Amino acid sequence: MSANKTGAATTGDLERLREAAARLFGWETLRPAQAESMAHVMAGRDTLVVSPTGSGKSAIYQVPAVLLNGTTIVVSPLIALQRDQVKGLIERGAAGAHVVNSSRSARANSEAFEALQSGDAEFIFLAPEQLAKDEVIAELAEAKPSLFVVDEAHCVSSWGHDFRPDYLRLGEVIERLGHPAVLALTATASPPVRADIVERLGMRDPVQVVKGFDRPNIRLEVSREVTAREKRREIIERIVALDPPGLLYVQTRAETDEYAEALRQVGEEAYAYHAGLAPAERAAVHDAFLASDRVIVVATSAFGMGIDKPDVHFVVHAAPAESLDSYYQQIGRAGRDGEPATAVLYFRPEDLRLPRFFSSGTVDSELLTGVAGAIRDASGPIRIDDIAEALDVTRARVTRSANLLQQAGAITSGADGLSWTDESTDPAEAVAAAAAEAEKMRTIELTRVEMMRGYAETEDCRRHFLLGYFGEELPGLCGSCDSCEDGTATARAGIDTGFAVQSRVRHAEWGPGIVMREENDRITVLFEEVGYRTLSLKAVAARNLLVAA
DNA sequence: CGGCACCGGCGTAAGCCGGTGCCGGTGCCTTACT
Repeated sequence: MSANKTGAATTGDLERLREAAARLFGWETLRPAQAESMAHVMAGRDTLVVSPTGSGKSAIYQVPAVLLNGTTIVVSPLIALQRDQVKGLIERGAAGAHVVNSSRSARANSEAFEALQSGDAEFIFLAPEQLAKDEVIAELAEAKPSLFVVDEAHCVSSWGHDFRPDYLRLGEVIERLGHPAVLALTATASPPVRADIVERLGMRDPVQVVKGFDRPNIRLEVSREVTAREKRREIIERIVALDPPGLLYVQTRAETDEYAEALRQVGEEAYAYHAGLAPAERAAVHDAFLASDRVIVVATSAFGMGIDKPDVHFVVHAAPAESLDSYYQQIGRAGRDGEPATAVLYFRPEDLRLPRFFSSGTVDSELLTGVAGAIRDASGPIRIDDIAEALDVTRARVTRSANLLQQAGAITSGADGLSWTDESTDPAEAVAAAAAEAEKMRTIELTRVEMMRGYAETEDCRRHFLLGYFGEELPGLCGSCDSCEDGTATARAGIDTGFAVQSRVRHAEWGPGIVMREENDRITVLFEEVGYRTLSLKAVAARNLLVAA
């Protein structure tokens, strides 16, 4: 897939980009996806780029940033990533890269803003939480930024809805900054995640550049397990056989210790990693991972973002992730050097309960009511911070409730704060509508867990399944997954369900959707309102459930 | 929201298997910024 519309970039732009890339950063050649994306950015288009880590995504904003007048704002989810980016820019001789975050002194942060105002800041890196502050917005707005970059943009969708709700407010930040060109970058995003990013960031007429999804050197495999004990034994044996360096992803912090200890028992160099470790310990594991060619890191989902090690031989999962988006992101850390690598998922259906649990965040109706009341009763627009103080709850929790109320249309958001949209709307109705939005989100999240199950249980070509999930058609079978090797994968050419993959359909009950996958006797459709559903073709035919739309 | 947490027997012992438990509940369970 490539641009859905051609940008207004000229050959002149491309020449300037190539020349600047060589002169400023020493990059003599640009990959087609890089050049295409940069050209869209230069032309002022809102652009979403989905491209694997290690494919030079940073360059896509760095080169245009230098050519365009005005500061480039880069939103990055981790302070460590912000640091790395700035370090990289400085090493390549680029001037004017600054970070603003809580790990720096007030003085260091205000110096960054001074540089911004004097025109000496080409880049400013910050987390979305910084952009929740009016004074930060004011500083940035005054500098008239030319480009707004959201790095690791899948975080908008994966974290914005609950964990880090300020991600969902970036769209409004962009408007308050006068809507500079928006560039969203991520390594992995299925079509609904892409749509979520575009919608939440308020991207206008965005062009999507989606390239290089398939990682054919990664062999895909699933091992179905019955008992937890047997699974554990097999994983240890398999990891030894797969030959480190590699990664083992587990579900809980306790398991990182258990598996790391078990691996050390058999003589391997293994480290546990999770977000509960002291920062110094986390850094030590990062360093060991990058430095050693025999290392195994046993980690929760905390490990991986921004860590680029080329020669990882395997990524083993002791249990399924909460979505194929996460799973693909995690296994994508193997084989970046292009050499053969292996991704094995050890699967017990019971292990889906934790992902389900994590995907089914509860709605706090009491808090929703409190937030709705505070906004309704305020004499004018009210700020999130003031609501948090009045209700004595954290800002993040208020932001989460506000996001839901806004999604339900009950409140609107402006530069001065939040306001009640319509005098006549009853707060109780608004709360119910917001809770319904949360419930819909939860339903869709759970169908994403079901797609993870579908991947684990399919006897068809696994790569075909994965790429289909990401909206890519793989012609034929991959030949490098367990299904293909076992001969259970069916020949793709023989399948004709009457509903083409990626075509739009409408279901009698579930509304509009897109066909994601065809099998012999069933199809999987991604419905806008209810998420992923697998339908038996027999039932579809018998009850005329589905029509092409 | 959902399922687990254990224990005795075998027999060289250790770790593993398989079956019982029945109780009463409650806690646990990922991700990061400020």
